[in-house]
Order: sequence, then structure tokens, then C-alpha cells
Amino acid sequence: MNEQKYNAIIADDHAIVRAGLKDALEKPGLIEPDGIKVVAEAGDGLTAIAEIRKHRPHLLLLDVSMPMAGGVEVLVEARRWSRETKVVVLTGVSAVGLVSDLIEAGVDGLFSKASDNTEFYQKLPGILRGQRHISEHFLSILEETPKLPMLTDRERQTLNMILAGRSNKEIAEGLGISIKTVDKHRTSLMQKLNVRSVPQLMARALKEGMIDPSKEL
Amino acid sequence: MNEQKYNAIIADDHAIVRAGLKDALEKPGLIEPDGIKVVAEAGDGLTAIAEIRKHRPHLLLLDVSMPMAGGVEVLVEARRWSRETKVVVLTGVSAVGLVSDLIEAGVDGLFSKASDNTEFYQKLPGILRGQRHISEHFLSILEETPKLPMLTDRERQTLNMILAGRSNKEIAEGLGISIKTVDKHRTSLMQKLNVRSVPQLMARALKEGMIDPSKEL
DNA sequence: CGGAAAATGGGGGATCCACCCCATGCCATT
DNA sequence: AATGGCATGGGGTGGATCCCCCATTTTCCG
Repeated sequence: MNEQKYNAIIADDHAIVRAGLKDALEKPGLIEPDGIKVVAEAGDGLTAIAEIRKHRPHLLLLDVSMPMAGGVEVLVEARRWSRETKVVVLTGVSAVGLVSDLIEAGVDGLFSKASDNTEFYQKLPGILRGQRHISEHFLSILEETPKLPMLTDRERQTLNMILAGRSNKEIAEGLGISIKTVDKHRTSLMQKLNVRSVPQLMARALKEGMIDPSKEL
Repeated sequence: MNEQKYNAIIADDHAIVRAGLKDALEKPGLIEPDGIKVVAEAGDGLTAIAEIRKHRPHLLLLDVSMPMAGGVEVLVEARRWSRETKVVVLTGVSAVGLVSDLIEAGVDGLFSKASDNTEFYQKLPGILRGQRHISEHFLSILEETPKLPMLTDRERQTLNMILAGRSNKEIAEGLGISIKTVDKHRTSLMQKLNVRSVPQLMARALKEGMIDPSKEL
């Protein structure tokens, strides 16, 4: 019979990812000597929550982007119904807000889908025994981004107009100030965000999810 | 000994997906009686293209959303350098423009990451032998025709790198062509999209939803 | 085969941008 | 009163861009 010490639930909207994770978990010797039994899978957040209430597993492998309910919601619900379950989140996105939300919600493990799996394999046993591990990648992200609240009013205004595709001259006319002043704000912006061109600035702002379409002049 | 009849390259920005796919491909009896040998993996588009030029494999498993170069771009480049390679695309998104682009570019197989893998496993052998299979899911999507401006291969390639925040010079180096050619593609792009600057181009691409802001570095 | 479209690359010029210098006010906190 | 941050501008330089002109080759399609 199976003498597996731990069981787990996998929640991800991609069947291929679930298959790969299940294979890794259940393979004896890779993570646990006897493997980890996968008792349920879920392709959306609501199913994930239902399965957690039903099985109350030792481990929940969770994707952040899922239909019906995202990573943070499922994490909170998992905590409500199964306090002993260790929740490990795998994410393909590294938006600052999401990462800090997950950590504040008390996630037990946080790994990037893009990075090498060996880190994931190595840390999982410790997490099952009560340790906590956040991938360096996310820690560095959190440290490198107290830059957003450092934006001044004018800089934020300018940034939003840049993201709307307006040129220096158009922004100057829109805000009723000189082109040189806009240039100054833009230069400060780029320094604070550590970029060297407008396209890079836009790409960066998009990646950080700092879009605010509801700003008026 | 391993007498594997086919070899393959896997391109996906998520290591876990690559591991799962590699496992499935190489497992004897699941897809091919002797399994399919995975000769290389790539985590971004440029690496994928380089590996294709190097190995010229029978099969390329390709993700659509990757850093440096997206699915369509890699597909086109794969065709350029290794015409006999069968290209099978796995996608988590089902944007109409993307799907039609892939089909027009001559993709050999198109499957959804979210759907069950059995369809993928069953159809792969036929694709390796010259058949073509587009998942029903995408065919139904194509019924509702969109109308996006017709972009050429190079233009689309250039557009994606512009959206990543790269300059003319960086794009030229990345694609191995002259700055002037990149400039020409960019000019054509802006004419077709009716904009007059890169920021406007990016803003437009945002509005049309032809960009994925939630991408990891 | 022939033509069209795409891709490649170059010259040149007007404009814009990135980034340095500088100064003047206006506020806050100290 | 003073220091510092923010916002406002100007001058100037070098580089990048935008957009014309032009040419060649490759590729695709009827």
C-alpha cells in the first residue's frame, strides 16, 4: 500500500502544469522519500476551495491566475477551512502588489514559475515541516520598489499622460506649463524608475501595474 | 539502447511547464512507442530561435507568451531556419488575432494549455507525420472575425520588441539586421496603426489589447 | 514566368528626447 | 531664519527618432 506521509492538492488552470507538478510531487525521492500523494486537482479557484474543505491536505500548490477566484482569495479561504494546510504559491507574474498581498496573507512558500524548479524541490520538504520560504526573486522585488510612493504629484500626472501616448509638447499644453518643466518631471521620473527612455518607462509602468486611467487634468 | 525516432525542443518561459512537457514527451508509450528525445529547452524566444538553428529538430513545442520574442515570431524564425520542423503551439490565451496569426503562419498544431492533455497526446503522433491539428476551441473562436490592421511578420516582431521597451539599436542587434531596416519597419507600423510616435504606438497597442502587461522580467 | 509585396539597407534633414548646467519662487519642517 | 524639497523655467549638446528619398534581393502568388 501507499505509505505516503503527506498529501496535496494542485490548483492551476493549465492541465499541463498540473500534470507536471503531480508527477514531481508523487515521484519518490525527488521531494519526499515516499512521494507526496495528490488527492485532488482544481482548474479554477472555486473548485480549489471546495477540494480543500473536503480533503484538508497537508499541502496546497496554488497558481495565482485562475478563473473564478485568484490566488489571494483561495489562500484566505484555505486558511479559514484548513488551518494546517501549508499553502505554496507558484506565480508567473511578479507584480509588487500581488506579491506583498500574498506575503501579508501568510503564504508558506512563494516561487516563480520562470525560475529553476530545483529551488522549489529543495525547499518544499522544509515548508511541509513548518518552515517558510519566499524566493529571493520576490524579496528583491519588494526591496527595490519603495520607488512608487516617492513620485510627486506632478510626476504622477506627467506619467499618466505619458502612458496615454502624449508627447512633451502635448503634456506641456495640457498642464499649462512649459516644455522644459515637463522635461524635468520626465527626467526625474526616469531616474526614479531607473529607465533611460520613454518606451522603457512605459514598459516598466505597465509591468508594475501602475496604470491609473481615472486621472483627470 | 534508446532508438528514439524523433527529437524535440521545448520553449516555454516556465520551468515547470518545460519539465512536465519533457516528461510527457520522453515517456515511452505515451506519445511515441520509444518516446521523443528533448534535445534542448528555451526559456525565451531568442534562445528558442538559436536552439532551433542549432538542432533543427523534428518538433518544436512552443509557448506563445515568452520574453524577448513571442510565439508567432519564433514560429516564423523556426520556419526560416528549419523548414522541416513541426511547430506545435501551446497557449494559455485565446486572443483572436494571435490565433489567426499562428494559423496563417502555418502552425502544425495548436492546443490550449487549459484543456485536457489527452487531445494533445493523441494528436501529436499524427502531427509528427505531417498532419495538422487545430483544437476545436480555437476554430470556434475564429468564427467571430476580428479586423486588426494587417501586419507583416517583421513588423509584428518589431512591434513586440518595441512594446518591451527596446530601442531601434537594441532591436536591430536582437534581430541581426540594420538599424535602418528596423526604422523602416517601425515607420510602416506607425503608418498602419495611424500613430506618429513610439509612445502613441504603445498606448494604442495597450488599448487594442495586443500586449500582455502581466509578464515576468 | 512575371509582378507584387516584403525585407533589406542607405542618405539626409527636421524634430524630439535625454541629460547636463543654471536660476527663481513657494512651501514646509527645523 | 534656514535648509531642503517641489515646481517652475531657460540654455545647450549629443543622440535618437521620424519621415522623406532611394536601391537591391528575396519571397510569394497568379
